[in-house]
Amino acid sequence: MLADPLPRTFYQRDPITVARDLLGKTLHRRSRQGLTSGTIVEVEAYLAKGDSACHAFRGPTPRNRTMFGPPGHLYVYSIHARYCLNAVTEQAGIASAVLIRAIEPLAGLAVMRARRGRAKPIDYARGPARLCEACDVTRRLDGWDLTRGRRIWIAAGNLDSEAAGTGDSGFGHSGSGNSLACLGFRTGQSPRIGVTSAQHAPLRFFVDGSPYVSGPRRDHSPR
DNA sequence: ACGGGGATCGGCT
DNA sequence: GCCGATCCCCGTA
Repeated sequence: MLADPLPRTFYQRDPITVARDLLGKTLHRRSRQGLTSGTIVEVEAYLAKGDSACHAFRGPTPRNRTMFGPPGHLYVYSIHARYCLNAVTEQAGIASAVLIRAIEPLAGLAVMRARRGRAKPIDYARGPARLCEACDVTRRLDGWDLTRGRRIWIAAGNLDSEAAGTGDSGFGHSGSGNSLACLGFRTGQSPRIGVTSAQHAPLRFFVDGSPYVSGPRRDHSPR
């Protein structure tokens, strides 16, 4: 079924592979106010070794302990009085993760609007902290198991990257429903946003051309 | 349209 | 105390 959570094995891979494969999948958050969902269009990988931008780089602390736990769990941290969410990857003891930076909203737009104030719909979940606000993801969800399909999980989506569409990942899904459905997409790649170390590492991946990707927009039309 | 700067606060030194 | 895997507002044009 479309909204079934991805299995643990999905996350049990290196963070770059998981990051690329997360594009086009759907993030679901069920809260008291209702379900909010969207297609993942932008992610960043944070590596367990040699990555000075990774929160785990200097070893475990109370904040980052979820990263050192099993894969498929949610790592939520706060920064600048906001929240960002990650999926933990690889295996317990290897602290890597994928930051989810943006989704294209699919469901729960009214709930998102209520949470995001006067932001335009294009900006509801365009950026990691905006995404967390739109979906009510806070530090309370840190450590939550993403494979159980409760409160928050990730499922197969409607999009296929050209690589995933060839069937090599095994976690893909075909369907319809959002603005990019059935078109496939190209994966863009760039350095990560906002990091002050390891700046040249091209570990950010995004759905090429999606207006829901953060950063400067190429499209200048009003939203 | 674009860029600069300030708000904001938990986590770590 | 300092700093950040951010965001938003308010200049200017």
